[in-house]
Amino acid sequence: MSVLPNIPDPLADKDSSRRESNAQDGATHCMATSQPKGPPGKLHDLHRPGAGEGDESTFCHTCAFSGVCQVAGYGKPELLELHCLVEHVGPYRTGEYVFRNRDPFRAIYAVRAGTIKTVVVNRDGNEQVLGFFLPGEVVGLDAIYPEHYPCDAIALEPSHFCRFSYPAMTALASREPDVQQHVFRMLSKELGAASLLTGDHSADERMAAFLVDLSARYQARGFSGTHFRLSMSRGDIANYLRLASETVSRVLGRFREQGILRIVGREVQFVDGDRLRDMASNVFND
Amino acid sequence: MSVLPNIPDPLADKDSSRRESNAQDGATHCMATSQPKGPPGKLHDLHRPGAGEGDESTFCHTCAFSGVCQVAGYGKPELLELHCLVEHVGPYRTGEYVFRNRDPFRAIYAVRAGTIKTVVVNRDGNEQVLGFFLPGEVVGLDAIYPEHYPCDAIALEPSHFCRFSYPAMTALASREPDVQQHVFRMLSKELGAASLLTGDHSADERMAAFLVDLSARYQARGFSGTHFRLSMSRGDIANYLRLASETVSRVLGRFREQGILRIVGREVQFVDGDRLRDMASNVFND
DNA sequence: GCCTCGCCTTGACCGAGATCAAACACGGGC
DNA sequence: GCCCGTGTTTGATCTCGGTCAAGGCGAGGC
Repeated sequence: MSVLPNIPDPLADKDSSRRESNAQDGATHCMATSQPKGPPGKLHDLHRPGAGEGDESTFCHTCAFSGVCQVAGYGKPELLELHCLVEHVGPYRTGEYVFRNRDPFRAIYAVRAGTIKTVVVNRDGNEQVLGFFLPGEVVGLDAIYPEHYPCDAIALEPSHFCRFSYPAMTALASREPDVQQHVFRMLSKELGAASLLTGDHSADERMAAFLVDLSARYQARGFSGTHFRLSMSRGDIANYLRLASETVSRVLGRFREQGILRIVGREVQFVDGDRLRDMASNVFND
Repeated sequence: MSVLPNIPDPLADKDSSRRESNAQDGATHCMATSQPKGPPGKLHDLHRPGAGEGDESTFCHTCAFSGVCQVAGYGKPELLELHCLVEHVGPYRTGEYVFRNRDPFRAIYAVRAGTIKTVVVNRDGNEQVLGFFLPGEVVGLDAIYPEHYPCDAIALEPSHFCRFSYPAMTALASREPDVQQHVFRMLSKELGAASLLTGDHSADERMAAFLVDLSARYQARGFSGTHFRLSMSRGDIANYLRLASETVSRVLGRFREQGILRIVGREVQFVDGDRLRDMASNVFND
């Protein structure tokens, strides 16, 4: 039972997570054969707390891919084509692979609900967490160049995605300069975001930066930025930040006793957000 | 005097480096006013050892941007437009800024000759080296999203560049799907390359990975991959690898006494390349 | 030639965080 | 209820690489 009330719970959707479904074919909009289908199944049954129980377009407004969908889709003949471009997939169960290292690259994924982590496993079997992806964020852009996914993507909670066919997307981008521009910008943004891991910073700075980053990303997508649930284990956080999980525990414990945040299990509430941002500032602005 | 003979010396071009020239306007092909100009000044006077004294097209073949230039330029009416897209600039003198943090983003740079480093300076004035860029490599892609350069770019030796107007490039990409595709791939490749700094690795592994990476990049551009000159100081290497410069010295010293490489000053020769690659392997494949 | 200024190297010491170890908490299955 | 397994916390010790300090080396200026 949660001791921190009113936390938007990104897990949610307990029902659909128990459904017997083949995640890969969850809610396909457009088959390879192009045969006509009914309208795409709405995801109204998917609980998306924090963003309200908004409809499709409300959700899409918070998605990093919205530039593509909205430019391409709104009141234009490309609307039909968009249905071929976007395919709703899920739910994927906790621990399930969305794609695997070396899988041929065909599509980019936008998280509709849930969270995933991307990891690589080196030859001695140690896994390395590369990143976490929250609702509205885009995964798979680093697969364009090698033409296969360079990492595994694993759901940390029951998750849904929009899958964008890459060939269809580039074709669309060729005809719609705004779409092309949007993809350039998404790629470039991702380049700039790689800095959390680089830089030698203390465990405190890294942890603070991690929390501040998560907070900002939740907020940007319409969730609470001061009160959220960590969907990843301490071990995953530690691995991502290149710390030992013991160190993560100790730092979080210290933050708690210094009155910087409240944390019970995986539920986090910022108490002194300014203090956190201050600690994190050296990690971001360099 | 070099004790390691026959090293391609990327510095070279002592003459042009002493010229009194305004680097920013070195060899502009196409003025904003579109007034007709003579043919672009050839760079035959620029010493480019390792790639031979090749002509323009030989050089361009080794450039990461070649997909853009060649697709756009060969035997097509876009040839003229390409002259507006590409502008040769330089020489920049050692220590000179190619662009600065927060400068408005207008163009992407490809290194024609020389080397640059990109750095950010955090609020306490400590600089952080983000990367080194060798001939044929492209700088500035991370500026697309923020619309300003997110870092300083500083020449480590006398350097020349091809400057690509970003608006012209996107316009061209809209009309030439192959160009668009090429830019997507360049951006994606850069995303995948960010991994050298991430990951917690020993000083030995980082150093080995750094050398192997440099070697591969020189080789890919037609230079020797086993015998080259470091164009950056130990301090820059250390900063880039998030080590102390003393540690870099010690590790290099150890590599030397273990017979893994010969190193005198900034000149490096691989002796046991397999050993180096072995040490580095954990850094790359994860 | 000599001096100077960076850069590089080498040594001695120290500390943040990893590692090892042992409980503890919590949730699911029965 | 109980058991079991995973994830988390806390304590004790070790170690790699940072920091401080002192020289060494080499290129350029005069």
